[in-house]
Amino acid sequence: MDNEQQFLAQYQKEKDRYEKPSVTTDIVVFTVSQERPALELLLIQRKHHPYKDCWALPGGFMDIDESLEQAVQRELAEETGITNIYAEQLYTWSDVARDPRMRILSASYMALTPKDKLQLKAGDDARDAGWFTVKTESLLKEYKETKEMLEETEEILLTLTNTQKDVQAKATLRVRKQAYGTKTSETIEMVEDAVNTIAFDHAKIILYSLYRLRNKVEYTNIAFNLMPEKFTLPRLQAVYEMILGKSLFKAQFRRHIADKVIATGEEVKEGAHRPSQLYRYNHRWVFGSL
Amino acid sequence: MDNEQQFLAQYQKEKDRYEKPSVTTDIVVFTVSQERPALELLLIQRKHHPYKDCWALPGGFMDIDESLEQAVQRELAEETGITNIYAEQLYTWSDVARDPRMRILSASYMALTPKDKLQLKAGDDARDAGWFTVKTESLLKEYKETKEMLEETEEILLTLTNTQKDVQAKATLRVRKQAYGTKTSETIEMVEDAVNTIAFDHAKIILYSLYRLRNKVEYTNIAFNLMPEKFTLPRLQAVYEMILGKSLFKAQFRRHIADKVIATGEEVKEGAHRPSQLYRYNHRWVFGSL
DNA sequence: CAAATAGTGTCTATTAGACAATATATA
DNA sequence: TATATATTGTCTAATAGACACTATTTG
Repeated sequence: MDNEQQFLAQYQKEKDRYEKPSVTTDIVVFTVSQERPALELLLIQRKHHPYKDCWALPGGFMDIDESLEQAVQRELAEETGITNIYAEQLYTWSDVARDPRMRILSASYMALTPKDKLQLKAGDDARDAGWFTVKTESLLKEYKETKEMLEETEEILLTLTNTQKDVQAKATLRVRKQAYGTKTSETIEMVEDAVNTIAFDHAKIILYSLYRLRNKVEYTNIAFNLMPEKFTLPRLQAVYEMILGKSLFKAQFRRHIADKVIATGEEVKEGAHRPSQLYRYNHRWVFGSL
Repeated sequence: MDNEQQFLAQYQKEKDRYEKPSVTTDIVVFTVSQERPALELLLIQRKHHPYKDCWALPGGFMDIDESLEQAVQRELAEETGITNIYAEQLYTWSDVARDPRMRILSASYMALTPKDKLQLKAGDDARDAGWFTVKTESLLKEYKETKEMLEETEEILLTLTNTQKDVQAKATLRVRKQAYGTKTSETIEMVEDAVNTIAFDHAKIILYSLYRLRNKVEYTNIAFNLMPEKFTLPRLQAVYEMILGKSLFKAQFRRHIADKVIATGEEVKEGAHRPSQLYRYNHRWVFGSL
């Protein structure tokens, strides 16, 4: 069989020989409510089994004639009404038993958007949707060491809260950092005997995306995707602090982002104190030297 | 339908309603030949259409009852004879037309190993296999700027060489960094009219993994996965320089990695000059403060 | 001893951390 | 004017960059 055409024709007949997995996207959409700065993410309430009534990440099955990126943009447009949202691929989860229905791979994405741009289309898909504030809490931390192995285990309680609807979704996770010789690995697993009210392995995906966000905020412009067109520096700093989970020094923070923003000249008066200037993102910053 | 058991039973009958993609792993296995330090990667010569006789990344279809990580370890054991190799997920490629046969998603992984540990099992799968040195060359660089958009395009020639077999595999790629407002993206595409002798979109995956390797080498211990059990600091520095593509200052390099290595007390005499000490990786370094 | 590479010391420039001082709004 | 937050200035410590110096081997 030396002719490519022939080969492909033959292949076509056999292509379903092996059982294939289904593929979905699961999207962690972060935004920041600007009134009282808080990191929030979008959850959808499930109307069907499995995990009926639990809260889950938005997303859905990839169509056979679209890429994962197209699937993500399609889903986001359906759920949030935003087109052309910032999204990056996180990880493809492939545990054999991650979905009780059948073999499903999940390509997870993180999407960031300013809150003012979006309108939740709740009930569009006969499902409830809402923004949940994110809180992580370290429950315990253990170390184990042998001659050629080192292990750090941390148990983390992830709590997602929507005050309007008065719901909380929770999950306990175990983050394990291992080092066998030079081989290091970092795994996140669900603590199965805990009361998990987040559907599937979505809590795992959410925690993973939080780590990614924290990490990238320090050396990329990623945080600006959470800001409105114009913003004040104290606001921007608050967003950084929220994501990093620690407070930063004013002077140093401003030095750091000085060349990433441009003053608009406008001011906002927000109380009995000096008004603060409005800035916008300096899109020329990206390539540094340009 | 309020009973979960019933629901799942029903689901089982319908689960093949939608057409599913096939899923493969494609693995970029890097190693360093220690004689004349050079970064090498493993390629397999294809015996069948499509891309017959072209060189391709090792990998294969994921079984329905294994995870992607298990598939990767299985493939690596088959191809290189190594078990328990360091591997990390890179990206899941999902272009609709990336494989002419049918819809195939590729979950790509990067694996690192010292060269002394492995034995190539060439011909195991009736295929030829070999280690290729990696070279990238910038062909041209362009900038474009409008009021709210900024774009940098670089054309890169990727050349993979195996001197023993006297073969070269080449591909031309276009790396595009875009910034629309706050939204930045970095995409790699194949230059289709160039003479590409690397199968499928594998050149893209290889370039992507090179970027990842370069990036992580600076702030993780990843490079030690390429080193043998014991190594000298000049050798280690050579590996860093090779990956980063630039020379480093001795004194500073040694300060940098001082707490990541442990002197063994042994020495190697390699010529008419002062012998250099052998070090091993300090596995306690990982968590910093421990 | 000359040549070659291993390994250390040190001066300078840059950046991070910490805190203080100044500026400008409202009640 | 008191209060509150915005914004800038500056001193000190730590780190990076650059280069020179010392050490130890073989021919």
